[in-house]
Amino acid sequence: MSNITLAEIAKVANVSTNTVSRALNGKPDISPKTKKRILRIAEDLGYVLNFPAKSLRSRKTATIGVIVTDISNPFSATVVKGIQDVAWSRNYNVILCDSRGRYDRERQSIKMLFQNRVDGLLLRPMEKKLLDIQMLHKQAIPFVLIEGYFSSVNTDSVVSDWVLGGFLATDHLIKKGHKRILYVNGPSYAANAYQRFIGYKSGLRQSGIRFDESLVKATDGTMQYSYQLMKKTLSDKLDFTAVFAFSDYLAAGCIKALKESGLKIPKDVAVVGHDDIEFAAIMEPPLTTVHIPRHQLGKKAAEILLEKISGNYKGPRTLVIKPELIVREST
Amino acid sequence: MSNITLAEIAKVANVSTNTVSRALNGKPDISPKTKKRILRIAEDLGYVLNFPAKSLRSRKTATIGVIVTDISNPFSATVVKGIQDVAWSRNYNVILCDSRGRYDRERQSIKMLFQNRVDGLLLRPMEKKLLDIQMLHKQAIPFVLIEGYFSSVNTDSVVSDWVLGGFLATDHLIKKGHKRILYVNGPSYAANAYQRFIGYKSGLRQSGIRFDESLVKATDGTMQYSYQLMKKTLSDKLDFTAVFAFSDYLAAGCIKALKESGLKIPKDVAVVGHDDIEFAAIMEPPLTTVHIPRHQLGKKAAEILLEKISGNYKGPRTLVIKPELIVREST
DNA sequence: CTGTTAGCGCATTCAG
DNA sequence: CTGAATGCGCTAACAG
Repeated sequence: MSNITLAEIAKVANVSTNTVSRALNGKPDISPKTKKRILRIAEDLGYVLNFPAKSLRSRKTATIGVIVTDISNPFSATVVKGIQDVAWSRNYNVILCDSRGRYDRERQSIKMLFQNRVDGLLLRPMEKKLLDIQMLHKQAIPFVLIEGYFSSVNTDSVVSDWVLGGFLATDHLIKKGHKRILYVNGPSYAANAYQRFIGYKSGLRQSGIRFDESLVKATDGTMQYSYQLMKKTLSDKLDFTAVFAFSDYLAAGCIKALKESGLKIPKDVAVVGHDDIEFAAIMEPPLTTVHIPRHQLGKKAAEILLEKISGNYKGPRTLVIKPELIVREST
Repeated sequence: MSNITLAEIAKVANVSTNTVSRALNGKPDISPKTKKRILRIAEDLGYVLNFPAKSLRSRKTATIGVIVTDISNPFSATVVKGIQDVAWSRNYNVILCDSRGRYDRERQSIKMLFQNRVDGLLLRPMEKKLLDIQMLHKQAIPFVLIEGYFSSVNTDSVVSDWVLGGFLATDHLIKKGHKRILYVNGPSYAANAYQRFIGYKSGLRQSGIRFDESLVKATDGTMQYSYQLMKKTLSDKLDFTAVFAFSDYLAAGCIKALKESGLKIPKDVAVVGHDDIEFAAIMEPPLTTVHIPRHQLGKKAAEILLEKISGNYKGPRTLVIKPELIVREST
């Protein structure tokens, strides 16, 4: 590892460490000549900035922490890319944590990020786990929630319109003539599962269809679960002609089970997903789903966070991004 | 942000900062009584370790850097999970970087990780980009390559058997009676694309089938590309009865194009992918592919790296993990 | 078992 | 425009 320090550069250049620091950081109060000379010496010596030292002294890390519930979920991955694009373009580092939908991991991650003295935090919080959020408030560290929202606390957040997503999907199915629509719900840690459910109900209500509780099924969010669930639902002979799944993942599991039972999609059962992940377009049949501008979601959240960090954010507390229905061949 | 320091705890506890440090770090040479008392005071005061300060002084960060070519690729995501599982269980942090398959980003990421003084590095390197690897050697920083291998330098690496992967897929198709097998190759930055191609050729050779260069197609690794490629290949009326794709992603693009042209899989064209990503099982038809123990790949790499960091790694320079053919319904 | 001293590499005063 | 002094929070080395 490089052990070159400012002091060593200073010695070679016959200047003070202070001057070297100013040259390297592009500060004023230095002649272009000496600056150029110092930069060149630093380069020759293979100088590498010591980040811990800089952070310790300046009390800033130029690093933001990001906590998602699952990196291997393509949804999160795209959001993260949006975040990285913004952060990197402004010379901020990103520390990415994966809570795996587990609350203890979320806490652990927050602790780790605190220890690292990140300048700010971006997170997709667990449902109803207010403690962490309150802690963030108490610590007075800038943070922005992504796809998370707590009515009881005053936070900044960037969310897609969950209710609208549920509504669009449900309304579309109703317009296609369906009345008995199965709602396959998301995992309990997903803060938006309930809201999407509200959208589902409001879709029904608008068309005067009565809500039937037996048509709502809980899952843990995995494809495997929804597959088994649909198997069971079919063997229970539950009466339904369409499915609205909380996510494309869940929709995929349902479709697999439906097809295995010899049912044709969309002839026998129509299916709508949510999120528009990459595979939605190449599924068989291509999945009708609700598209969320994921990259945008991450980008906006990062932009707001960086503004908060620099101390001049005055925008809305909650930025809502509108989803869009993508009609393919599963309905 | 918490501003409690060791000194403040020391003052409250009426001991020296050093004693506090020892208590917090579980070091010997401290009485259980005072230790307990100090821990309790630290807790009460809401003490949060200052990582930059600790790193600066101890010259260790308990952090490893990971560079992958694309997080949103489910393959990488699972490898990363394996890495995190090992790292976190040993109280190491992970800084994850996404090079997006771009060399400048890989360099940038390495630089950033150096600045952060990570204790070690895990990376899936670009093909034939030796410079970075040589730099890592020169900097004498512990590192392990994942799915990357350079014959010209002596590095530790964990790889799946690329040649075998290509062979298994090809041999399977040949046993199914195919002789004209299209090979849809991976992106140029994937170090294993060539080796898999070797496996493809050795599969042909073993069965005495002559190699036909016109059956090899290059791609950039995206589904969109392979989709377009297959469209074109079909319109060119190229003669083939089976496809072996470098990745399941590429296979998915091919399948979409094949189906759109009215071809039945596997009746008209058989398709084999590689990697066994989650969606392979639910594609239509379920995809025959080569499974790679991805989680294992990340786990092993992290274990080796941590052993190297602690200075007692004596194992093999290259650990090869065997892939396995998963026969589904696309062949 | 505990305290004292020193300094990691850097940026921030404040002098010149 | 540049230099000297100071200390961020912590741990390592040495005394007691």
